[in-house]
Order: sequence, then C-alpha cells, then structure tokens
Amino acid sequence: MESAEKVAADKAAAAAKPRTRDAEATKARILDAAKREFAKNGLGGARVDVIAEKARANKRMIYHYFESKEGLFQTILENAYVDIRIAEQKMNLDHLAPKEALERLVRFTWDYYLKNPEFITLVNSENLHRAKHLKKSEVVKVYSRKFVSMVATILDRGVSAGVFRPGVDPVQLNITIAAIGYYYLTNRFTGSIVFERDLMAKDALEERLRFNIDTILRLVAA
Amino acid sequence: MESAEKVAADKAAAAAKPRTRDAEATKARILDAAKREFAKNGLGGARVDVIAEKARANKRMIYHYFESKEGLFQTILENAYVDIRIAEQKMNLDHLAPKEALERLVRFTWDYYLKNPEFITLVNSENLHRAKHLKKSEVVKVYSRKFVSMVATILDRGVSAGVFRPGVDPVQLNITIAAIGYYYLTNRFTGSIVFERDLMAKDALEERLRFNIDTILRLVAA
DNA sequence: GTAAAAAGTAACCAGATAGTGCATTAGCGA
DNA sequence: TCGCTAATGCACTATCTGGTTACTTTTTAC
Repeated sequence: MESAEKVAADKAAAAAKPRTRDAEATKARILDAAKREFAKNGLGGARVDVIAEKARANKRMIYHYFESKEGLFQTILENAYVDIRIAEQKMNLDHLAPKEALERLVRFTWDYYLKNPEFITLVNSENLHRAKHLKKSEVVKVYSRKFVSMVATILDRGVSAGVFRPGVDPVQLNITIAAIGYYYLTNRFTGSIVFERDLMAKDALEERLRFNIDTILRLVAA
Repeated sequence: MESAEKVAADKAAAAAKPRTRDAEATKARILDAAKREFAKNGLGGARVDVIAEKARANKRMIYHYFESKEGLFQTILENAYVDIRIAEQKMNLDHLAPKEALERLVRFTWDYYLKNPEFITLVNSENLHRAKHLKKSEVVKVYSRKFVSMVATILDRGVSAGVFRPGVDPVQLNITIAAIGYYYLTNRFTGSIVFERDLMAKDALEERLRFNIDTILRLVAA
C-alpha cells in the first residue's frame, strides 16, 4: 500500500473506530460476549479467541481482567445468579394474595427463562463441572437465602388464610417451580423430536405456562 | 475393586493372554467407555484419545467402527433413548390400577435417572447442540410414540374409573413427570449450594421422590 | 494351505487453542 | 508539560486434538 493510501486508510479506520481507552466499557463488552459464547457452547466448547473477537477487544484484555478462561466463566456465572435473584426480589409479592403471589412467581420464572435462555445453559454447564465455580461464591448464597424465605413467606400467608395446605416444604416447592419450566425449555430440542410437536410454538408456550400454574396451585391447594 | 486396580488387572490379563480378535467386544468396550466420557465431559469436552484408552482399544478402531467422534456420540445417544424406552415398556403398567400405575411410573423415572446418570448428561449435551444428532434417528420416534400412548392409556383408564379428572394432556404430564426428577438431579451440584442442603443425601432423595409422587397425583386427581 | 478380508497398531500431521512476553500508547495527576 | 500507570496490541508458543497413513497380525473362506 502506498504511503498516501495508508494514511487515508488509517484515518478512515480511526474515524470509524475512534477507540478511546475505557476499562469499564471493555470489561462490559467482554462479559457480554462471553455470556453468549459460554451459553452457546458451554465452558469447554467456548473459544477465547471468539469471545475476544465478538467483544471487539484484544484477547490479552480477557487475561488482563479475568485471569483465565475459567475466571471469566466464574464471573459470568455469579453475575447470572445475582441478576435473577435481584429480578425476583423486585417482584414485590408481599402485598399480593397468596394464590396470586404464587401464580405470579411461576409466571415470572417461566418468563425469565424464556427471555434469558443463557441462564439455563450456564447453569447446565456449571453442573457438568460439579459446581466448582459457584462453590467459591458467597454472594450467591446470601441472595439465595432471601429467595427461599420469600417463598416460605407466601406459603405461610396462604396457610394462615386457609387457601394453602400446611406442611409444604418451601425448598421442594421452589425446586418444582423451577423444574417444570426449566426442563421444558432446556430440553426443547430433543423434546420437540420425542413428542413430535414444536414445543417453542407460541401456542405451545402459552399452554405450558397455564399447565405449570395449574400444577403448582394444585400442589399447594388446601 | 478400585478403578485403577481394575485397569491394572485388566492390563495384566491382556499381557498374560494376548487378546484374541473380537470386533463385537471391541465395539462394546468403545461404546461403554465413550458413554462414560461423553457423560462426564459433554460432546465438546470428551477426548477421543481418552475414550480409546479407557476402552483398551486403538483410537483407529473408533474411526473404523463409528466414522467420527460425532458418529460415536450419535450411536450412544440413540442407544440411551432406546434403552430407557425399552425399560419403560417392561414395566407393564396396564394391569395396575390407574393411580398405582402412575405412581409406579414416577418412581421408575426417578430410579432410572438415579441409576443411569449418564442419560441425563447425554440429553443435556444433545440439547446444547440443538438435537442435531437425535434428529437423524427414526427408531427413537417410534419408541417415543409407544411411550406417550402408554401414559395416555393410564390417564384414560383413570378418567373412566373416576379417579382422574378429564382433560389432562398426556404429553404435558409426561414432561412434568420427567421434569421434577430430571431438574433435581441434573442441577444437584448448584442446587446443593443454592439451597444449602445436600440434595443427594439418602433422606433428601427419599423425600424428593415422595414429594414428586404427591405432585403428580394431585395434578391429575379428580 | 493360502489368499483375501478383517482386526489391530504405532507414528504422525495440520490446525486449533489457551495462555504470554513485550512493546506501545492514551490519559491522568502533579 | 512531564512522567507514570493502566489499557491495548501484536506476535508467538507449547501443547492438544480429531483424524489419517501405512503397516502388521489374525481370522475366515475355499
């Protein structure tokens, strides 16, 4: 390339991408790109070079900010858990009637999984690795405790009001609420083949949500 | 016998008696080793060299019999589905009272997942890959149809006998029965952290099974 | 017995992959 | 304006990985 051309090209590149240094923005772009890549391919299948490219960052930056591929994964996983717990807290179910609160929770869980499919895949990947990354996180435990007690409160209120039967374990209920949505969505590909229907069709999704609400309400009904 | 000892013993046996050629046995050893390796590390994380070593076979044999790593995975996945469907058919639920048949099915599903944890991991891995391998299998569809109709029959008998309410979709019921066991077990590692209890303790497993049977019976109760 | 087919082996390869050493530069405080 | 620090970029590598080539050994068919 001739000198004049090169200068022109450089100017064009600079104009198109006048990259100013911004650690926070770079970190954020890396986290976002990595979340997608890890969700799509799992921890083992994700490629660091791909993450760097998608983040429009140099690979060196990933190691600069996150130490290693696993360090990056751990950060993303922790963020994912904190995000869903914060969203759950924001629901503010305490002022609702118990039945309505529970229905709202089932609906929220379902919608959250639908809108944040990477959450499911990240959790799957973490369980393949026997939760070695999540084990190190204290903040996740704190948030989880709050969540369980939220459901316990709804149950208690329902029992007092005579609309729920007593003796339902809030942890088992939590697991069940998550399970009936999570399983359907994480196994949507094999499920669509096995059951020979498109599990992700609009009608199918609505039907499943109705079924799930029904399942949970019958489970706790007095 | 410990795994390491077993390998050592097998090696000694092989040295003492130069292995006779046996295509079927070699294939079987490869399939067994691959099932474990794929289940442990997923399709992407599994290593062909490790499979060959565990199978005490030459890596070339894998390509000889199964074309490629993905070909091997596909065979194993198909086998896994056929195995569970055959086991389900063997339950012979038709002569049982509807309620008991349903309880038996929930119990069977739970026990099967517990005894064959690799089934869950294989399905997870396949869904990460959008079921591209299962799509190619016709035999799985045939077996699945039989399974769905088995559950439908139980439901119909229950409705006729007046013990189940009408209108329950057998596919949704199937999915739910699988979900409440599958989710608990596949997410046992993160779950044990989030809920701060050992989900795999003997008591915990028994409690979960009871809870699941209860959930399903309440769901279909007249 | 023998030749062809099948089973098995070892060494190798090209491309990919996580991770690094080192130079460069922007931005900030003084 | 200067100099320091943190942000960025480039080029490189040691190792791994799926897959293959070329070969030997055993079994089978006749």
